[in-house]
Amino acid sequence: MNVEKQIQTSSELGTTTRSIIHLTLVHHRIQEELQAALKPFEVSLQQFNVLRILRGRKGEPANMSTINDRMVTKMSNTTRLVDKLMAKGYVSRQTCPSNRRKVEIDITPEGRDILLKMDEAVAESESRLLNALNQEELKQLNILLDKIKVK
Amino acid sequence: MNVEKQIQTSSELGTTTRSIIHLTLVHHRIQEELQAALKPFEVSLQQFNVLRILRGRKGEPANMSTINDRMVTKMSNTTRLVDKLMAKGYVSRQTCPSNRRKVEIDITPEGRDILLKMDEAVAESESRLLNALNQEELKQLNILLDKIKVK
DNA sequence: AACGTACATTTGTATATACAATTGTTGTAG
DNA sequence: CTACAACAATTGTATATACAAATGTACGTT
Repeated sequence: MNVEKQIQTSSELGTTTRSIIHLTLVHHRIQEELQAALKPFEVSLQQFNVLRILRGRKGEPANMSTINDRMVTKMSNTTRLVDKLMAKGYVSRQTCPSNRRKVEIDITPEGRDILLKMDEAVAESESRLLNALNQEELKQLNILLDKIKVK
Repeated sequence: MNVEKQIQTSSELGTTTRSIIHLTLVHHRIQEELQAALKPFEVSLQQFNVLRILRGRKGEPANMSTINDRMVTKMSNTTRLVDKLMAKGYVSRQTCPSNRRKVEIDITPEGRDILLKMDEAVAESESRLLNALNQEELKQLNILLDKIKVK
């Protein structure tokens, strides 16, 4: 991927289109970088996100829909992500006793351990990607992104 | 996808991480919207991008690498995208006479026609997505995105 | 001319994701 | 209490993408 060439092409396009192309390029670059950071741990970025969501619940187990609401993937895939994390022993899973349609998913101690190590790698990549932006600019970026309708 | 819930989760994360999550959410939303806009034409967003790149060359045919440089996908997939556009009659393709390793890909009149119609649909979606941002803010967004290392 | 290397693209294959249909469970109206 | 709609999760399948290896072509060296 080469941003200069892309920009060159898009110079004859409108500001709106350019912004969207730009956003796509940046997003792709970030994905690439974070996937690479997680490669040694043999988990995908989405699997990492599931673990992070589970940890954020501080002990309270989550069901599939809850996890899914906080992710950019479909339910069916969330099931499969959890499957893979199960196979690695990073999450536990049991059908909810009060409502047998639901499942209770939680992060295991092994999951927590490995997640701490992933955090380091990911944080390193993130700050490297965004180190050209100071706190004020990050805040500004978030404000602008907030204005884009996400629902 | 629900941005409020995501933000809630990420409130205990650092600004950097939040920005990245935010960017991911926005990107996903945009992809979703644009794919939907293109659905009636039965082309993917990536196929649309190929057509747009070819048109931007104003008659001069492109080879695979040239197209690929301006996209966020791998060479092997670019080949397949062009295959699909060929099957629909939207692009032509012949091996380059001066260098038979290369191919010359160009947009056909049918490709141009349909692309004009796609433009409308896409432009409508794009402006709807970004209509909360004025020209100044769009410029600002581009400046901030530019600061993120993409190489 | 023959050889090895670099180039441009393609093919094979594994993984990831989206979409539709299905399974099993719960709640509720009659 | 039975039938039926709504819910939660899963499975089947098609498509999309990434990665590695293979194909065919051009070029430089000897």
